[in-house]
Amino acid sequence: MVTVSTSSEAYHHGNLREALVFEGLRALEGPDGKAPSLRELSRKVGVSPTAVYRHFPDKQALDQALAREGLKMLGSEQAAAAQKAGGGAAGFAETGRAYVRFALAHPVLFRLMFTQGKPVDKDEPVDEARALLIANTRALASNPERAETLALQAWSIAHGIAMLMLDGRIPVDDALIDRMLDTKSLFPDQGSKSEESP
Amino acid sequence: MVTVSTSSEAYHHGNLREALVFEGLRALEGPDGKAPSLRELSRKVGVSPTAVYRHFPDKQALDQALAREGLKMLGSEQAAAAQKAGGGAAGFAETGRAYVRFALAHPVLFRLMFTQGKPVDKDEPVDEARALLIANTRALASNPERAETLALQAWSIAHGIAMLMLDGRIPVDDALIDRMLDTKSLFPDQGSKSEESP
DNA sequence: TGGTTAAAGTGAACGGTGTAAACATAGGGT
DNA sequence: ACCCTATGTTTACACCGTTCACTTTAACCA
Repeated sequence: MVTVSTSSEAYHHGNLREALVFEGLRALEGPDGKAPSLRELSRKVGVSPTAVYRHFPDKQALDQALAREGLKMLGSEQAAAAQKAGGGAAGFAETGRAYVRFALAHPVLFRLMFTQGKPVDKDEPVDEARALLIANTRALASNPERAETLALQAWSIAHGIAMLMLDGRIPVDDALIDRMLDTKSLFPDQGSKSEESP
Repeated sequence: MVTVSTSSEAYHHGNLREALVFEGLRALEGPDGKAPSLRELSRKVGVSPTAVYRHFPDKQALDQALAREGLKMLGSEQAAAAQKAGGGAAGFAETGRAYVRFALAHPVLFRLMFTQGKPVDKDEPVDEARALLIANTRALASNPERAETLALQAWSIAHGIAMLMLDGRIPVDDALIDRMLDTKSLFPDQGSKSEESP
């Protein structure tokens, strides 16, 4: 949820950058099924195409900014879901469901997030989604090394499901998601450690 | 492996369609890191851009043809890998490794295969990769319903690993792939049925 | 306060893209 | 021998990302 004062002339001078990101995210949610072009975006914001280059070196940089925003959204949605589920193994499972749900709810954004040629950034303040994943697996796994593998496996499953559903290879079905993400069946050797934090 | 007679003037009249697909696959393997444009392709084949439209309704259709070819390649590589491993659970595991290996070896093609808005085709003769997957899980799972879930889980994990590695989110590391795809740890309740076919 | 300076926005232009429309040219079957 | 159809070409259009040279505007300091 990015809030910015689109009030009126607020950004004829001032915050073009934020306005572009804001309008970009808005467009990403639209029904077009495709990411907006730089020119399209500049039009919607009421500025010439080249003005964009005062704030981003190129289109890819703009896309990266949008991707970063998407990552924040994903992270907070996952955190919220985990918390509502009460943490522990149940929270972990909910985290995965939230991941897939996010992808299905914001298909274009999600694709953009993972489609840039390079990772959003090399040395970025580890995003919330990743932090959550690591914390969860550390808490659930029997040993630290296994936790690492477990984290990547969990991430891969959720990511795979999301992608395959977005691509129409797997039917979009909530019950199916639950079945596939069932941690009990997927990682039965886990969960014997600190189910809840008292 | 698509073989076509690029010999000489073979396709000035004749097989433009195949020539386009051939050159398309070739370009997909190139170092550009991006899919070729329609015009670029037509240039390489020595034909005007609009000639393409005699064989494909639009660019997306050309891409779909390339994707279909990629799927065939993937299928046969997986089959070969499974056979070399001797079938059974070992073969199944090898199938997953082959999937990820294929993605890493042909990143642009692989992305293209799974990036089209819609599935390659609705009622297509189920591709070999999928057939293999179904057969394997049927053989390994304790019951048919579980087999279905198992198949989709296995697919999702492999696909997720592949995508996350292509996107630079997960380090590209053979040992890591093996650890993540370890069926024993992933699906420990399976494998008690017909380990090998005598 | 006034003038300079640097940041921010503009317009025109370039080469690239996918695609449509009208036209050209074989080659093969009647 | 003719015409039809499949396959190509040319020209043109709208859009894209990006560059360059230019103008405007706001801020800061003497």
